[in-house]
Amino acid sequence: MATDPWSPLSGLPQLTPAVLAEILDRGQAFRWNQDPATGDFAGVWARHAVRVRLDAGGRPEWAPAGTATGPADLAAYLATGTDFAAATDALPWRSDTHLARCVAAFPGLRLLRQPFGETLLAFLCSATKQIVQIKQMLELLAARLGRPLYPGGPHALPDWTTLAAAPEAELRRCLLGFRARHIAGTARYLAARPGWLEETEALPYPAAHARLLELPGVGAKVADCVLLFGAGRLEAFPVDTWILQALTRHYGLEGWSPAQVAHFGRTHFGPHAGLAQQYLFAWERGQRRPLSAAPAGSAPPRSPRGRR
DNA sequence: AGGCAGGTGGCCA
DNA sequence: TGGCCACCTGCC
Repeated sequence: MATDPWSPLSGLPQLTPAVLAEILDRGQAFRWNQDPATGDFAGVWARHAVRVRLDAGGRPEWAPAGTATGPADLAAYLATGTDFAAATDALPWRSDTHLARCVAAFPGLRLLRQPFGETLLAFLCSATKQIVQIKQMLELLAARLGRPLYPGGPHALPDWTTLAAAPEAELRRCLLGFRARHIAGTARYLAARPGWLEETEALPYPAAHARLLELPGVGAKVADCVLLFGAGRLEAFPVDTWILQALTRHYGLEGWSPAQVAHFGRTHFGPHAGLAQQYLFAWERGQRRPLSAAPAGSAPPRSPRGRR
């Protein structure tokens, strides 16, 4: 018999299934899929493919899935070098009861450290789309334009050079809609500037953010997502509709613009504001999930008029 | 059966 | 700066 391919995933704390799902498959990354029967996750990034699961005690385990992926590769992706427990403790949860509630609800939540260029591609796809649809776009991009990780295996995402060479019509076949123009434009911009992405990734947060805004289809929100999920910049505070709603309801920011909310977030939550954002995001989405899970006949949840 | 969806860019006061 | 709208199209 083959030896057990599963190994302990050191560097991660014990997790609940819900928190593991939140980390891998709820909007930071879009290339993980959960096996409905076993609950195991299968994911792809760069030229890596792995499976991840929890043992009976909630301890994460992993197994390679046909690629030469080692523990160090996975550790880098999961940012095990960052102490998220300490970063969480440094958030102002002691004086912020809503944040404290969010932190308590998702113990062990963390940020991924995905490949920079792939994260940019993913969030260029994300404009006014739900997670399921973003995942479909990326699967199509990989299937049509990416190389297989091994013969018969899953495909990697296409790199930016490949995307620059692809006709926009080919991109439109990947369900991208108007995002195809943004991706094509960004691909051309990058093709004309070798090293631009790597330089941008290495820049301090404010400079990196400003540079990303040069790309077509990249505004403040997408730039912050790329830096938070693809560059480990915990200062980044993406403001999407969920965060806008969260801050409106729980922090009394009625009528604030996204830019104002972003400024509030960075100053109120501090240098790890992006981690706070992830807790708030997870909470806020959890509040609306009952829409499809609600028992038949029950009234849909009235939008809670949260008074701070 | 349609409205809506992890935004962005352009245009107008 | 602030508000408004077009942009694509497949899900719930």
